[in-house]
Amino acid sequence: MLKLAKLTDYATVVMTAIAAEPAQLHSAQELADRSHLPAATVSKLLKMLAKARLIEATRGAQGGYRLMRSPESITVADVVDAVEGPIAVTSCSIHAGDCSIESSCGTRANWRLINEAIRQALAAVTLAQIAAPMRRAGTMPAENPITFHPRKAKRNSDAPIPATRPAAD
Amino acid sequence: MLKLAKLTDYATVVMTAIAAEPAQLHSAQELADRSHLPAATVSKLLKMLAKARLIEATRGAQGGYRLMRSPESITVADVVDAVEGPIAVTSCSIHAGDCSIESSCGTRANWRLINEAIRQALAAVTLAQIAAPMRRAGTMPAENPITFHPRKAKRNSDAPIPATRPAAD
DNA sequence: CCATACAGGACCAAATTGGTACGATTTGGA
DNA sequence: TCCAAATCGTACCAATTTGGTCCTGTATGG
Ligand code: FES
Ligand code: FES
Repeated sequence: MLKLAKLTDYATVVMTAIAAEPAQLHSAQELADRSHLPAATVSKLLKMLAKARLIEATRGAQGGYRLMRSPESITVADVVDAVEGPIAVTSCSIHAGDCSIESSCGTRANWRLINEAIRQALAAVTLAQIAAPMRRAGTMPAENPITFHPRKAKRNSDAPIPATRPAAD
Repeated sequence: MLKLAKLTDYATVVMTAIAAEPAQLHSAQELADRSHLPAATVSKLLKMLAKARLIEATRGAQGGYRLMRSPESITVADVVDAVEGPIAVTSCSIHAGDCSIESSCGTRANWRLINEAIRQALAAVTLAQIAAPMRRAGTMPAENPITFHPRKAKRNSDAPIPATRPAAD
């Protein structure tokens, strides 16, 4: 479904919760409570995020987690990357040899481009944008922060195919 | 992994094979041969693509599949949509109620934007681009057809993290 | 010295996906 | 007319991935 894992979604929520108060420590328990997620799962997420150096852990009593960067400098691409690993829409977009049909396949390069485009889309949204404001923005973004401008090349919708024209549905 | 299904990858390959000769019919067997994929799998793919009205099936002897649109007007977004269903990076980006934590979650709107951006990224590549040319493009495109320009809302990248107001619960 | 809280696994259960198989249906041609 | 070619559709199984839990260790502060 071209969907990223549910855990990633949760991770974003947890990060947002931390970002709400970047200056202080948050225990896994507290974050679980605020996110309404199972504590064990949150703990797992925190570990992943910590390993990716997005947040910093303080052990011992009164310990907890804290952001290592400002909410403005952490993007969802970072979170996705931390939880899901490298972004790769297809197996063969990164390393060759994953696919058994590379012979007749000329899509690798294109997948790579798409891959990069998606990453940029994710990198365009910061924690700060998610966390606090949500100001004005109704629900339907007529003017969203993410814009995309593909090359305005090919644009004929119904050309060639001069063969027989079957009665479409 | 933010990856789309392997089948989608295959579907693209198959579509490319058809697009190589849009004017004539291709049997599932022939396409399987050209794609070096198991015939059963290709058949399944073809059915999906046919149901999505991307290709058209002709039954009976000498039957086969044929594109319904020109290769220029079919994008990988169409293919993804046909094989994987609607593009949704998160479950709750489309319909509410999928997530149990919507209370403390302010990410829905943002996911939606990201979702849309990704779709546009996929829609920016057509079958025609994948299929034939691949001209010029070395391997690392310094000037790729897919470009992305997020809003330059970035304020400061590394603020000192002042103690913000607690939102409490 | 003990309670707290993270680190890092191992581990299992459930869901999804990849892939296959079989029968039904339609069409063209012998 | 009857058979062969080819798709349609669905049902099914197997493999992989994912979601989630638990346990043991380590560090810190009171
Ligand atoms: S190399 Fe894997 S599908 Fe093209
Ligand atoms: S509503 Fe599902 S994570 Fe936000």
